Amino acid sequence: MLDIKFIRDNAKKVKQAVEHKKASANIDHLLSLDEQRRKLLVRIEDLRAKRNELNMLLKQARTDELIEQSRALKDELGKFELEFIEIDRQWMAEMLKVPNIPWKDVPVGQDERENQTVFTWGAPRKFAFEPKDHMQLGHDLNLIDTESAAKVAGSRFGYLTGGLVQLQFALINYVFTLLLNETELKKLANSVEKGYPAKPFIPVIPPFMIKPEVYVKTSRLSEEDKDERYYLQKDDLYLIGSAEHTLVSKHMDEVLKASDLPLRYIGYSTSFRRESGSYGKDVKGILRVHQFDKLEMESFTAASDSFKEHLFLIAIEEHILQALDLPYRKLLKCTADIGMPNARGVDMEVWIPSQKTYRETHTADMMTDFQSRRLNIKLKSEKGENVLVHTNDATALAMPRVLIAILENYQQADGSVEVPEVLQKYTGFDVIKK
RNA sequence: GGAGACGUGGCAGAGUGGUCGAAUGCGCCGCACUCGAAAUGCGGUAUACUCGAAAGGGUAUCAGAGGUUCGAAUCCUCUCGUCUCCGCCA
Repeated sequence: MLDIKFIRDNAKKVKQAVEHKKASANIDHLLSLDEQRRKLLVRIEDLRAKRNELNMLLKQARTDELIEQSRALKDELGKFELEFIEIDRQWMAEMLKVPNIPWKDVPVGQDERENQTVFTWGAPRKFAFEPKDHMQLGHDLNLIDTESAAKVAGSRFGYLTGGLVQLQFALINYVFTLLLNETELKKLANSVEKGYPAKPFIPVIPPFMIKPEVYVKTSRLSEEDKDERYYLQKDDLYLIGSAEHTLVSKHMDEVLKASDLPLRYIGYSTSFRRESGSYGKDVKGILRVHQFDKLEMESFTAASDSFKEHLFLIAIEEHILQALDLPYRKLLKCTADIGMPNARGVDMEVWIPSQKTYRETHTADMMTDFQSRRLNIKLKSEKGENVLVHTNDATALAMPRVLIAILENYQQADGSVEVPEVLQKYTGFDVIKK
């Protein structure tokens, strides 16, 4: 959520953001509601002040006249309060539709086709044979079983088995080892800015469920988002769509110490997505599933560091892809594609041989203070003032997709799949074969 | 799932209908004393919104939401959380 004062003072800028992001917020309507809301508030507070004065008098002498006045005041107050509740509800509904302001270098675009490729790493491998797609490999090597999953749970689920499961845990181990290693992180931090803090991440397994009111505060449960979430009615809980959702809210209503920052978490969780609007897309295989495991980075920093932190998280993503020797390209997402709460967003897309194209495996979101404002996460500044922290989140590894990328890119002529070198010490084997 | 106790400021902890945004202690900040420190003394020390050019006002907040009352930290209801015991369970 943006600061209403900022919206009042920068209506033009905010309107432009709404337009560029194709958001649904109506700023003129919001400002009109805001004015009504404040007028009512002043009125209500005046009446309350009067009531408090009367109460002072009543303390000293209980007279029928004073009680009568107080009663009348109460009725009047009640009417205004009712009105206020309604206006305030409308005001907040509109506030929640206002998107974050895009960072200055975010390209203006109509949709994902206008994302800019800013960097490409590695060359797509030339195969001396016809490469199989991940499902063929998964089937031939007994690694992926979507038929049983369909029988048991429906479409867009899969059983992962055998060496693929070991590969997943090797990947997790590899990433945890990297993100806890200050020496390795130092190199990446220095690539952002010499001396930028290389403080290691704290490993976390967060809750996979979240209360609706908290979810709203993360800016990840807008009216549009709701279709995408699984909701457990009996318990009034949502299943998380990413570890980010319960990592960022971990510090809700807290004041962090400057000395604790940057505060970095690497969270491991299963992510749940209904994929409600994606019928017909990627129906084959396990590229797009309802449930997948993911390692997610989440950082809390001072405002002055949030852009550097964003770049740092991106550097980590690239380091991981390079270590896995997967050809990828880096995209600076355009205004229409970065998402409502983002100021800036960068995606990594990995080469998928069977599709002869790059597919998204990573995303890095710079949120500025958009999440922390509603979550009420602050930082005690050097001057002793409480200011909002900035949050950043980014994928470290999203499971089925990176598994797919490895299967397809590392397949051999004999139908086996090599294990990327950095993972071999974690798997204990160097090839997956039948 | 059943039974019970509890939830007050950064922390501890008073407060059972108006004198309470809230005693006291600790912590923290400033000042004094000191060569410096400790100890001591004095003063200060929540957040949000809102009105105002400012000075300075006002309102709200005692887990959260409702209710009773002229008036609620205090009484009632519900929710959430913590703890204890029983049951079930990886």
